[in-house]
Parts: sequence; structure tokens; C-alpha cells
Amino acid sequence: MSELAARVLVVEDEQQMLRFLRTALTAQGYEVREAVTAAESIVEATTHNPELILLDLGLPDGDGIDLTRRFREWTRVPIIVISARGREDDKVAALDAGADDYLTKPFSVNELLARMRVALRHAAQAGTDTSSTVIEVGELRVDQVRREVAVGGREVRLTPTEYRLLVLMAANAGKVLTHRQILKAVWGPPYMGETHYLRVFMAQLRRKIEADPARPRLLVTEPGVGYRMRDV
Amino acid sequence: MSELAARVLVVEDEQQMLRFLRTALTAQGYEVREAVTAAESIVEATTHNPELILLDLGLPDGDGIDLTRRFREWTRVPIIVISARGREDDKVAALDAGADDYLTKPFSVNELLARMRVALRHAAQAGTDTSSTVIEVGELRVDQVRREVAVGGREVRLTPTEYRLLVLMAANAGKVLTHRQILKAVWGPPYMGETHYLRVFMAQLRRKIEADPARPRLLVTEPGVGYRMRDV
DNA sequence: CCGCCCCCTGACACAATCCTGACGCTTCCC
DNA sequence: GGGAAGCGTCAGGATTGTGTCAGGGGGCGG
Repeated sequence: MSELAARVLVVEDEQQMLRFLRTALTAQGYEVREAVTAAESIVEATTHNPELILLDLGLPDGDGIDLTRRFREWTRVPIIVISARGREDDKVAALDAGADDYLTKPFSVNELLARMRVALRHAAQAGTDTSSTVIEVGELRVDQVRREVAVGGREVRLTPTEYRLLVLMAANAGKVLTHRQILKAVWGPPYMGETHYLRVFMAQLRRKIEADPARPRLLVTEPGVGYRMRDV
Repeated sequence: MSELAARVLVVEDEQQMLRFLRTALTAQGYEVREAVTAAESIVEATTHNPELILLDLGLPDGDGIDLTRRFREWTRVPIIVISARGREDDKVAALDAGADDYLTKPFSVNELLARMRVALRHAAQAGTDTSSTVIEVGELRVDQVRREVAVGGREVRLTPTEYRLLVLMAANAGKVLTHRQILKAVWGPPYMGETHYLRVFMAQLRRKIEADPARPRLLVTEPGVGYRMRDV
């Protein structure tokens, strides 16, 4: 399992709790690194790239919720907040700030370990997706940094909406996207019913990137469901 | 926000709690679907493809942890467990079975909503997909992400209704589904009396996926009751 | 102020799907 | 043996979904 020997950063100022966590996690085979202050935790995180962060809200040099937000500016590493404060507002604020879970002291070790496994499971799942800047599907090539689209080397000029639609389809090559999913992603939630937009823009895209727009090989229709970019 | 109008499946047998959740979630703009039993929840999930599942552990017809495990055989949709049981073992078992979070009754609505946002955030990160995987029954193979059906490696093209019917049967492989259950799930509650639809579409499905449609080995008839997909 | 480009919208043709009725078969019960 | 009920099969017509075209309106830059 990939959770074995995962690097865990524990951010905690109370010595007692820190010792407790260290022994518990080490016993499970985790590689534990420690930070006592918010500042220190950022240094640790940047230098040692942990796979999971356990974060106590009650730090001496700053608000843990702010710290969470700061982490989220540059990393998606799972953050499990541990706090003596059981107030509803704290939980909601921490979770909305980007924390993945919230445990109130006192907590059971086994529950913590189980929730850590969940967090690491999520990370492993999310890690597989390639959010690379260049997407290639057959003859099609989309460079998201340069915002350039080419088919068989030939440059293709796309309008903003066409481009967003194409990126969405290419990024999910092989998968079927429903009308609702596409409309929500490209036009926004309020437009989830406007399936006609889709037909018009799919036709335009096909005219620009397909060799024979009447017989699409890349942007195929899944009748009654949605569309799919064929990846083979 | 992309989590607006997300489809949520609530699996809960207590009427009071069900009503409570329904009003709270609807007020937040969620599209709520409901199931009262474990069997019903699988039917609902396969046919309506929710983006999140709220699952009460205390169901009349089965263990919620087993149900979680069953969901995880074919879908990665976020599951938040709600339970009156606050025992550590229950939490660990549910989380390790594949649940993404665990709330103990009584819980605060705001915390539930915050944890739902976390779960939906994770799902959105993992991809635009609804995170379903593959169902395999003998020679039959259903890939819900690609929406592809194959029998012994050979691709099969299905219409929307045929596909929904097949997914329903495959997800419940081994179990007998009554005419009413199938009709309700595939065509909707108003059509529970139209058993003729079933005969027509079962015949069409058999013609497409059975080696000898006259002697079905996958989609078998349970006379006077309903149909069943044989899982061996 | 003008022109261009893009997005939205409506009308229409075509294709595919779903519904519906008729009919023959089997099974079970009387 | 006969009838009824349930099931499987077939084919045509209604309905829905999809592709296509063209034009108006609004925003943006010159």
C-alpha cells in the first residue's frame, strides 16, 4: 500500500500531544516530521514535501485557519486539523479554508489513523491525474500555456468558448461527459439546461478540428447522454 | 460554485431525519434523491448517478458498512456516513470500507454542509468524471466512465434506455429485481405498471449481449417476479 | 463612431429512439 | 384438454434528439 512509510508533518506546540502522536504514528510506519510553530511548519512543508499534514489549530504564533489557507495557496497536500476547540464555526471555517478533516480533542488514535488513511487514499487518487499543460489526443494538440491548438501540425484558431469546450473534452479524453457536466463547466451552473448551445458549439468545433465534420472521429456524440473525445 | 445543484442521494430510513435533511439540502440548492433501504439505494445510485451519498448506517435491510463496500466495487462517489453509533470501531470500519467521512448523530447542519463541500471538492479535483469504474459480470463488461459495454471484448452499442437497464441489472448482479423495481428505476415511478416495456427492452438487450438470445444466460427471467443478472 | 468578432437564438431537416399494438408461444391451473 | 396469464418477438409510427444554417445583438477595439 502506498500509505506505508508516508511522510507526515505534525504541527503541534504541546509537547505532550506531540510525543503521543509521534509514537503512535511511528508505530504505524509513518515517517514523522515535526513543527512547533506556523512559521516552522511552512519551512518544513516546503523542504520535506510531506504527504499529509496534521495541524493543531492552537498555535502560539498565528491562527491555524490562516495557516491552512496559506498552505492551500501552493499545495493540495491533505490537511487534517486537530483542535481542542469543538465549536461549529471553527470546524466550518477550517474545512472551508481548505482542510480535509477536523478532529476534536480528545480523539481516539484509531479514528485518527482511519481518517489519515482516507486522506492518503484521496491524495493517491488525485495524484494520478495529469494536469499537464500540453494535452495530446491523436492528431490533436492543445497547449494550455500558449493557448494554442493544432491538428496534425496545422494551427487552429478558436474563440474563447470553443477553446474552453475543447480543453474540457481533451482533458477528459475517453470519458463521456454529460450535457449537464459540459454546460456547467463551460457556461456555468445556470446554463445547465441549454443543450442547444452545445450542439451549435460542437458543430463549430468539429468544423475546425475534424477532417470530415459530418463524420467526427474526435468529438463523438453519445446519444441521449452527452459527448466524448475519443482517445484512441 | 461548481457544487451548486449537485445531485445528492440520501439513504435514511427514519422519516424525521429524512425530512430534516431534505429541507436542509434543498435550501442549499442541492438536488435531493432519497432511498429508504440498502437495496433501493443501489438502484437509485446506478440509475441517477449522484455526486454525493449521505448514508445512515442503521438501515432495516442490511449493514451500512457492507453497503459502503458494495458501492466501492463500482463507484468512487463520495460517501458520508451518518450514524447514531459513535463507537470507534464503527467509524474505523466504515472509513476503511471506503467511506470518506463519518458524522455522529446528533450533528450540526453547518458542519455537515461544510464536510459535504470538502467531499465535493475532492471529487471535483479527482476529475470532472462522476468517478464510476467498471462492472464485470462474466463475459460482460460495463465501463461507466467511458459508457462502454463489451461482451467478450466485442464492443456493443446501446441506446440510453438499454444502457440504464443494463447498468441497473449488472450493478445488482445475482439479485432478483422485480418488474416494479426495474420500471421505477429506469422509467420512473409513473411507469411501474408498464411491464410490457420491460419485455420489449429485455428482448433488445438480449439480442445485443447474449450469445443465444432465445436461451439467455445473463439476463434470466424469474417468472412472475422479475429479472436477474446471473453473476456466475 | 464605426466595424469586427463572438455569442445567442430560432427554424428546419434528418436520424435515432421509444412507444404501441398484434400475434404466437409456453406454463400453469381449472 | 382448454383457457388464462405471462412472456417473447416483430414491425411501424410518433416522438424526441441531433446537426446545420443564418441572422441579430452586444461588447470590444480601432
